[in-house]
Amino acid sequence: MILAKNKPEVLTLDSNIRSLELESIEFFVRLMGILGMPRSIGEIYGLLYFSETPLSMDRIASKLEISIGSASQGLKTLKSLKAVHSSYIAGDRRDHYTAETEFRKLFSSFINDEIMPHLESAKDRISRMEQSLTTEKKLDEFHLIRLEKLKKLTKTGSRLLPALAGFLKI
Amino acid sequence: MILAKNKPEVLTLDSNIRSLELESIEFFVRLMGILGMPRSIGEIYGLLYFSETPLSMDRIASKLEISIGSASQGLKTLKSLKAVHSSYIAGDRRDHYTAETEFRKLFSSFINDEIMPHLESAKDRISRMEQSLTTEKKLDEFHLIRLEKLKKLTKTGSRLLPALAGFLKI
DNA sequence: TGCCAATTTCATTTTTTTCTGAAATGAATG
DNA sequence: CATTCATTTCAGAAAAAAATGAAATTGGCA
Repeated sequence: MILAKNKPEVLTLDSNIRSLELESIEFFVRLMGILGMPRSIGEIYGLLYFSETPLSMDRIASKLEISIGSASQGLKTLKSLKAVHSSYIAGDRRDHYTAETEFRKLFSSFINDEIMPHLESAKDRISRMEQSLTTEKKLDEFHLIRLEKLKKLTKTGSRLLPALAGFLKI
Repeated sequence: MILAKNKPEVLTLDSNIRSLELESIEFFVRLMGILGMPRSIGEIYGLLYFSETPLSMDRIASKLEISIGSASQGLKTLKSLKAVHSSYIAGDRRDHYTAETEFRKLFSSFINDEIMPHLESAKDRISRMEQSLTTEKKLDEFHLIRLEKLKKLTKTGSRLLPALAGFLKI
């Protein structure tokens, strides 16, 4: 399948679809930015989101004019977030990638991978705080109340966030 | 009120309270980190969160060992997020700061200041995408469906996020 | 009004993050 | 099983973000 490799870009370069693609890239660069993800990850996802066919890594890198190193790293992260998956294409030994478009899934794994671990360590930290306070001789109303608020915050977070991801219909 | 200025740190330096303070700083550094805020902002808020008395800017800077420039910038951001407010102290011309501990308020202004503007510009971007697609000659099922998904995503976001902030009981 | 402490601003420096490019590794094919 | 192409890894480069420090500004008070 040598043909597919250097398929001239012009064949797929309808200017309307191209500008859609550019807006999509911009869209997801910003969205990923809010979620603390680097630019390249937003670019890759944005490109794949409006791609009718799965794209190989080198195609992604050359379309976006980023290094294959970046493309590889970005795809790795996106795979771990289940935001893309690779699909087999007969006769081509490269992996080809497709965007996962069910945002609910995306948020779900984002919450599980990026947020929940923080909430877990927050609980440990709160335990240590309680330790400090109970060792304290005088009954310390002020600090106790603040600590309770923190507990409530982390509890609310760790209940609400996963529930939210399940509840979404997008 | 010269007395207050160089009040020896030792008077307030109970080791249990101090370690509580340190854990609090760490806690909020991480939380702010998730929300994309710089370390110094988490430090300032974490310090104020467990402070019984309002603190002046130079006190904050020296306790955290950060520059007054950082302290000023950080407090500016925190004020704009309504995460801290300054309280008047008689006879002292410095501003003194207190942490807002109703997290609902905090999230509310975070959503309004940091997220909603993005959602607004996302809507504009989607309009431009629709423009591109309707200019397109052939009826393009694939791209139409993807575009609908984006619309649904932004709509859900801009409805759900503010509702969420109102609904929280923390 | 003029002074001075408090704060803000912002050019520069430092730190952190991201990207690159090339070498190492892996994996399919002849 | 050697070759070739694809991918990963990672040290160093580049870019971006944050912190500093000093000058400019503000605002209260004598």
